[in-house]
Amino acid sequence: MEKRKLISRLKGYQNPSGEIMGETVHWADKIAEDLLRRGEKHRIATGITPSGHIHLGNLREMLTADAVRRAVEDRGGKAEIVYIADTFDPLRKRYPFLPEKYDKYIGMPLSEIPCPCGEHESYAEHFLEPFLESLDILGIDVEVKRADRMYKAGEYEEAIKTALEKKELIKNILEEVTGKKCDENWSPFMPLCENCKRLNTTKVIDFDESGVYYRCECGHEGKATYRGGGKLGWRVDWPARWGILGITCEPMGKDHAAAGGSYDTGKRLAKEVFGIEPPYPIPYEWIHLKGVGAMKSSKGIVVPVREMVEVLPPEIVRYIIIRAKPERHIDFDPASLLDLIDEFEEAYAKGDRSVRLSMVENVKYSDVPFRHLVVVGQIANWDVEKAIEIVKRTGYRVDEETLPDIKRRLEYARRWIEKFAPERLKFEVLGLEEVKKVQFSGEELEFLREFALRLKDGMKADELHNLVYDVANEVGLKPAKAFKAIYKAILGKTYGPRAGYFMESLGIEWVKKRFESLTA
RNA sequence: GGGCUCGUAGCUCAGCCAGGUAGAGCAGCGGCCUUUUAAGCCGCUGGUCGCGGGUUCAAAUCCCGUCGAGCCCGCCA
Repeated sequence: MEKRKLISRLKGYQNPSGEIMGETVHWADKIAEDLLRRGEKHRIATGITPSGHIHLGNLREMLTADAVRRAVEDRGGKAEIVYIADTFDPLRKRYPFLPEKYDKYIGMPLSEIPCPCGEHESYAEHFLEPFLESLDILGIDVEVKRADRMYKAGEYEEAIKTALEKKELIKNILEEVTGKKCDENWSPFMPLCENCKRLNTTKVIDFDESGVYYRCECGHEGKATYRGGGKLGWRVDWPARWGILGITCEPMGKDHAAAGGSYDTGKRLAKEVFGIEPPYPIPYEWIHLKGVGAMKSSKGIVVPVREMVEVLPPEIVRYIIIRAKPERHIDFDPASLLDLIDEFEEAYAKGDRSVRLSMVENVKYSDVPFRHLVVVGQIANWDVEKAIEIVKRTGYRVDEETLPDIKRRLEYARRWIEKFAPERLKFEVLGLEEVKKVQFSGEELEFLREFALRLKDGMKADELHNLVYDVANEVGLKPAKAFKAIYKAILGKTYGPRAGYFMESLGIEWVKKRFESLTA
C-alpha cells in the first residue's frame, strides 16, 4: 500500500521519458516513442491530392508528419517523409473555381489535364508547385513522389498484377469490412481509356501478362499497360504503396480513420493481399476557418498555404498546427493571430516543446515582439533602416546576431499588416501638410503646445504617458480628449497605439517638432 | 445503422494513456498610477471536471450507461 502511494506520487513529478517535472509529454514525442518501440528507422507517408488549392487543413498532414519525424530523430531514431502527390487521380468534378470548359476533363487524371493558368506542365503541377515551395519555406524536408510518374515508371506493376490475381479476395475483404456490395463489374484496377483519356468510364474485361483488356463507355475497346495504362482504385492503391515505398507510419484525415474507412480496409489488404504490416496510423482532425467551417478546396473556403507563408513567419504557421494534438479540431481565426504570436513568443522564452518543434532551422529568434515590429514598421513607413533605428532606440538588442531575424520578421509584419491585419491596427504617420488640414479645437492646440514644451529628451514611455495626464489636467482638458489630439496630430485619426509607447517609438524630438509646427 | 473525436473557469485549452482530490493563457475586477486608449508588473474573482452509476482507501483520470456538440463511413483520400 505504501509503495503504491509513493509510486503514484512520483508519477506526478516525473514521467518515463525523463521530461522536466510537471511538463506534459508532447503528442509528437509520445508517437515517436511508440514508433521507436517498433523499430528505429521509419518512413512516414503523406499524401495530398493537388485537385485544388492546397490549404492549411491539408498542411496538417505534412506538419504532423514533420513533428513526428523530428521527435523520432531527437530520440536517436531515423525518419524520413515521403510525399505522394496523387497526380494520377481523376478530376472528380468541375470545381467552382474552374471555367466551364473543364467539364470535358472530368474523369481524366490530373497529370493529363491542361494547367488552368497555362504556366505549368499540367493541372496537377499548377497546384502542386506552389505547395512544394511552401514546404520548402516551412522547412519540411520530403521526398516527393508523383503518382502518375510512379505508375508510368512501372513501380506499381507488381502490385497491380497481384491485385488483379487476388481480385476475389480483395472484393471479399472490402465487402466484409465496409458492409457494402461491390459492383459486379468491380475491379481493383481502373484502366485509362486510350481514346477519351478517362479513368472512371472503363470496365475491365480480362488481363494477362502483357496488359489489361477493357471496354470504355465512349465505345473504345483496348488494352492497358501496367505502366501508366491505368491506376488502382484508392482503397487498393493505398496499401499497395505502403508496400512499394516501405511505409511505417502515416498521418491521415479522420475520414480514412473512420470504421469501415480506407484504413480499415487497407490494414487487411496489406496483410492478406500484399503480405506487409500496415503503417502506424495518426488520425487527425480538420481545420476550420473561424465562423466559416471546414476548409474545403471544392467549396473555395480555403487559406492557400502559399498565401499563408507569404504573410506569416514559417515558425508561426508550424506552431498553429503543432501546438494542437492531431485529434483536436483547430478553429483558425486570422483575426486573433497577434495573440497567437504573443503566445508563441512567450512560449519560446520558456523553451516550450511545441515551439521547439516549430522552429525552422537557422532561425535565431530575436526578442523583439512581433507586435512591436508591426507598430515600428508603420512608423517607419516600412523603411528598414529607419525601423531598425527605432527598434534600437526602444531598447532592444540590435547586433549581428539579432539583426537578420529582426529584418526577417519586419518584412513579415509588413505583409501581415497589408493582407491580414484588422483595420484598427493600421495607421500611417501623416506628413505635416496633411495634418494641417485636420480640424483642431482651441483647447486641443493649447494642450499640444504645452505638451511640446514639457517634452524632454530621453523620456520613457511611461513618463510620456503620465505627462499626457499632467498636461491635460493643467490645461483643463479631459485626458481622453488629450489622447485624441495626439493621435490626430500624428495620424489624423482619433485612436492609435498606446500613446506613451507610441511617442517614444516616434522619437521625442520628432513629436516635439510636429506639435510645435502645428501650434505655431 | 456503424464509428471517431470532443464536453474541465465567461472564452481557448492543459491535465486523463501509467488514479492521489484541478491548472494555464485570455477576458473581468483591483492595485502600482487623479489613467478605457494596441505597455508592463502584482494581486483577486471565477470550475458539483456534461450527467448517472460502478471499481477503489482515493476517480477529471479506469469501467458501464446516458445526454449534448462536431464529424466521418456513399470505392468524390
